[in-house]
Amino acid sequence: MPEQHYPEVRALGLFSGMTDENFFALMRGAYVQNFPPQIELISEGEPSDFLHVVLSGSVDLFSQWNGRDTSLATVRPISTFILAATIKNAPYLMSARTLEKSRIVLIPSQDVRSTFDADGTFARAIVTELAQCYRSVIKAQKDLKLRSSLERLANYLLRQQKRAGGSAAFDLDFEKRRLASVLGMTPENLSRAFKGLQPYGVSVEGTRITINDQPDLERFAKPNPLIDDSST
Amino acid sequence: MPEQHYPEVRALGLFSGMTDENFFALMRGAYVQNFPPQIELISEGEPSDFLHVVLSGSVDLFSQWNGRDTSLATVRPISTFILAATIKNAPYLMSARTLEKSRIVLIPSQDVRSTFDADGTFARAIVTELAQCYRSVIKAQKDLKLRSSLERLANYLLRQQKRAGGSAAFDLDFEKRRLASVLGMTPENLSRAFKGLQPYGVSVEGTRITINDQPDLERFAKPNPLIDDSST
DNA sequence: TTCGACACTTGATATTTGTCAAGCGGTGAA
DNA sequence: TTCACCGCTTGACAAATATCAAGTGTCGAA
Repeated sequence: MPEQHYPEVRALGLFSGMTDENFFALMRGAYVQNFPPQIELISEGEPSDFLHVVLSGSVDLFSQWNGRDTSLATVRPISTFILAATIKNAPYLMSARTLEKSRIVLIPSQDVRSTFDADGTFARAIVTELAQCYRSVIKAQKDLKLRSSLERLANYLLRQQKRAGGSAAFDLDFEKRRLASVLGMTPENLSRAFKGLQPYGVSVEGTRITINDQPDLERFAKPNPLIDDSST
Repeated sequence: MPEQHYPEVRALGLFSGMTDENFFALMRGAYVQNFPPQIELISEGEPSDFLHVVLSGSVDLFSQWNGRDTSLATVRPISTFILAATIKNAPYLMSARTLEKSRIVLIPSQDVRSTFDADGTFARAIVTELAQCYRSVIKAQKDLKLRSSLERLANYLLRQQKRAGGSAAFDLDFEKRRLASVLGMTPENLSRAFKGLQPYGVSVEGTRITINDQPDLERFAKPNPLIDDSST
């Protein structure tokens, strides 16, 4: 892997604490690759040969069963995915595909596991990362089980607004069909859900969303830090 | 904590690899407590003061929002819960209540975190445990997003049957209202779902389930190791 | 033994969500 | 420029799921 990428990978919480020696050893076996959009990087069920780090672009994690499919998460720079499978040396539970042109680091899982055994600092960093991931999924689970689709959309918009800087108008960061899948509904229903939020001051123009009456939307959405805060 | 409980706690994957010294240090600050049924042990949003270990009985992890509530998991001996919150020193995302009379070890979270910083073996054990938990939630997420309630029930029965030893008849291990909540449906719909599985050879008598035609049920349920296997 | 609480069931009905088919509008290639 | 494609929307309809209101049966306490 070209050394020019070392700093950005090294800056990740996962790698920042470990010794230079172990970091370089990990990077020696790694390589960087550019992928065009819509490439399936991994398929669920396959053995987990590499830990992946997204340097640029974005990656969709999804899963299929019995002819249906659903998006479970989107990975944006700079972060890793399929860490749990790598650690457990177990098959991937999700498939991954690039959404756009993406640059991705591939670190052999075996190297990650041996470094993890040898470097306590690295092991602890992995714990922190995994705990974060775990809590994110729990939140998603609560979102799905406790809220209707309209409520999920409303809260998603509030989260996205905050992520985009907090101003009333902002852009969705991926296409609506995928948003629908992430939120656990059909594209048709997402369309209707947007209309259902009009009475609360939400207007939509293509991918541009405007929240005209934030307090009103929040009264409806009832956002909750134990579901909607990404940090805690 | 009385030393009589040391061996069963020590036998947990989480604690089995660490040094005696660190283990005893952890146990010194811990204590064992007996709880009657239906006691709320922790409430979501509270700071995570203790890592919990269930020695006997069972514990329901649930969450509430806007007047609704849902069961997310059941913890059975011998295992821990709210590990992620303990590690991250973050508020609980779920509440916990005893389902029956239960004996539970409480280990101060601060002790867990400092031992985790000091003992690489312990840190690695935590990683393994967390990765396991993470993958379980991902599977639950896929179950919920990819399957109808009837399919979820069918697969649940097949999993439960396997857990109970594989014979055609077995008992549900908790009451139906809670099963409904775990499966993400109402008790009324669970009743109807059981009827809906009759054509596939499922009969119900109280908590006793009989699967008369397993291949037929499996043809309907399409169980998938990437959703239904607890081990991988 | 009787009574009441409670979990479970059942039926009728309402709401939510999905499906199918059609149309609209933008984009990119010929 | 034209046209085919594709994502999005809309409407009509169907299916899944929830809600409400009885009813049934069991179990434990008085």
